[in-house]
Amino acid sequence: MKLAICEKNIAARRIAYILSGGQVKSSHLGTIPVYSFIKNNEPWNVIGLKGHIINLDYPSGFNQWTKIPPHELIEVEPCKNVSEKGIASALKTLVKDTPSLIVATDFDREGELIGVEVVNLLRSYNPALNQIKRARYSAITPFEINTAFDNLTEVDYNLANAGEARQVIDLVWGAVLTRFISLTSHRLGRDFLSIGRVQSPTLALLVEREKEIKSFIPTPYWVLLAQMKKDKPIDSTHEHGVFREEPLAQELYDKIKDSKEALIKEVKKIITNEIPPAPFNTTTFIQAASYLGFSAAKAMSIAEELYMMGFTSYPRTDNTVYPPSLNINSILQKLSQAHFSKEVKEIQTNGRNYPTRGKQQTTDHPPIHPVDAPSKKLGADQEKIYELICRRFFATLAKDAISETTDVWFDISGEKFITSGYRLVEANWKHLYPYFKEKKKQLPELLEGEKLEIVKITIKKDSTKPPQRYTQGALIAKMEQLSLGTKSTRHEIISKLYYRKYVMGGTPIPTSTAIAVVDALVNCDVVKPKMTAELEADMNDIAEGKKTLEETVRESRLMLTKVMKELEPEKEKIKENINNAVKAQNTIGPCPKCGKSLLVRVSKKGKRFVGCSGYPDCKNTYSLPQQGGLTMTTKLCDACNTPVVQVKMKGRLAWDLCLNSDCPKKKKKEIEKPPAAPTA
DNA sequence: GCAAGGTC
Repeated sequence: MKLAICEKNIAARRIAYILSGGQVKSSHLGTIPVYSFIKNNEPWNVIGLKGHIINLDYPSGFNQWTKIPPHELIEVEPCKNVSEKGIASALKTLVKDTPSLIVATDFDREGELIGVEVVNLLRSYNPALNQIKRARYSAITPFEINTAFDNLTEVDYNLANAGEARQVIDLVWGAVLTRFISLTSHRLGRDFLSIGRVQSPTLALLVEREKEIKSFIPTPYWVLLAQMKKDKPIDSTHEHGVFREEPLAQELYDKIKDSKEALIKEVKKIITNEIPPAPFNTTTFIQAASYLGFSAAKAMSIAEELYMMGFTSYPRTDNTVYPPSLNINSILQKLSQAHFSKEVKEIQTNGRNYPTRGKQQTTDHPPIHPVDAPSKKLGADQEKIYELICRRFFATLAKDAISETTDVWFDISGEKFITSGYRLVEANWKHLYPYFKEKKKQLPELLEGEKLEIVKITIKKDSTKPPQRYTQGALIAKMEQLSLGTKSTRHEIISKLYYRKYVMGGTPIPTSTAIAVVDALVNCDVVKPKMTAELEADMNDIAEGKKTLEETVRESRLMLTKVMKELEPEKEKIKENINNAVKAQNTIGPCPKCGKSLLVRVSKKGKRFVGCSGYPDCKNTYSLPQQGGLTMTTKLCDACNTPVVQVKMKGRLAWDLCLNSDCPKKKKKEIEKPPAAPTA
């Protein structure tokens, strides 16, 4: 009797199918699917987990935040609880008469830990369990699975220990600092403020960028432009580019302003091969989807749906290199039966010799790719994401695009002006994957020695621009670059920042509370990517046997003890700063009745409303919509001078709302509208 | 009620 455990049910099902040559029976233990078959005269059971089925937490006696000073948690030993009772009891039944276990979880560090957690659990269920082996595979293809199960290796306990060190350190730092900051600022219950090794440095990136934007001072500059004409306008710039001082630009302008003709001195053409993009991993996929208007979380949930339906591959992967075992031709064949027959034919007759490959090559999963043509009608968003994944797949198999860049030098009364043009000679992959801005312009045919009529010469004043905010896609790419989070969690971390009201808006803007929280911990490693970098190094040492789990956790606890000693004297300052920030975030403007400030408050019943900070002297209140996100403004209604807030409902654009329910503007609209139908 | 990591 053999028992194999996989990381998830879908993997278990497909692996059982491959190992049994299609002769697999599926049944249930409770609600948990189990796949059984006979192989070489031996009965096999294969079961899928749900990732970690064991969770690390503090013992229940430490649940009361207000009763236990946070620093006391540092030395408390967390305990392991079974979080998937159903799977645990199914395993208990299966392992009863099984001496032989094969760990077939994903081929990465967390996969090793997920496997070892189960090994330890099953040893407690069946002390006779003595043969434990590991199957390692990078894709669920018949070749890889059969090879992995024919060449079983040992479980890597060091690698699992590396993962466990991360678990303990994350919990201890997270719980201690979350409780510290929440207790210090009296933000408890629903409104607690969280801190974590990944979320806080991510938030700090946003805060840092926001500060750069706010403190940015634009400096003016001038450019000298000349527009010529040949069939269509041609814009060119003086070779000097940006002039920091206006007089120099003006002097040159005065010299040439009356010129009528530009002489083409030189036309340089360069032919370039443009290589198609690499296969999608999670980060590049989210970025591409973000370009199509999907939030990171939305893109991932649709990719998950397509994966569960069997149309695309596993969406959580770091890999950008197709494994050799991936049967690309058979996928193309399947897709040609969908609405991509034209594209497939183009790849088959005019494709590149080898698919493109990215820099990251990992053992976890193949890059994201289509698996099959949809057997049912997809929703509009699913359709868009499915097409994106298919087209990216085609692009990685298509020939280079060929383009021609033209650099032109014009002479205008002895001054050099330059322009450049771009022309696509052969689109190839660009035509199969049309998701990019082609902002470069095409020039008419220009010849050296030719003279062109000048339409106008101008000095354009402009100013330097502040850095841009991170889009969700750009933030995920930055997180990946800094090793913050994983392919599976980066988008969830961003969602968490929204949920905790640390950020608002489609492109995440940090709130004043977020700024105060990051400022409070500015000297603490937990808001820096450095903590993750050092943890990674420690984990590598543990995996290589150079360091132990216990040593690493001990050092980390000592560091946290030191951090807490440094934070203790700062408490009053931190409390004041966060409370001021929270107030600022909830302040709307002056009360029209008494001049004090209006605040967003929550009633005893949990409804939000606007009340005056002068309460109980001033009892002025306004009602608020209970749904949607609120952003405070400093605007006053132009009709009645009442403060205005911005409301953003799901799926709609944000709009300004005057707090005054008797505002003449609202009245006027009602009169203009046809009389409303009577309501019951 | 805390983290981050799996997965649904």
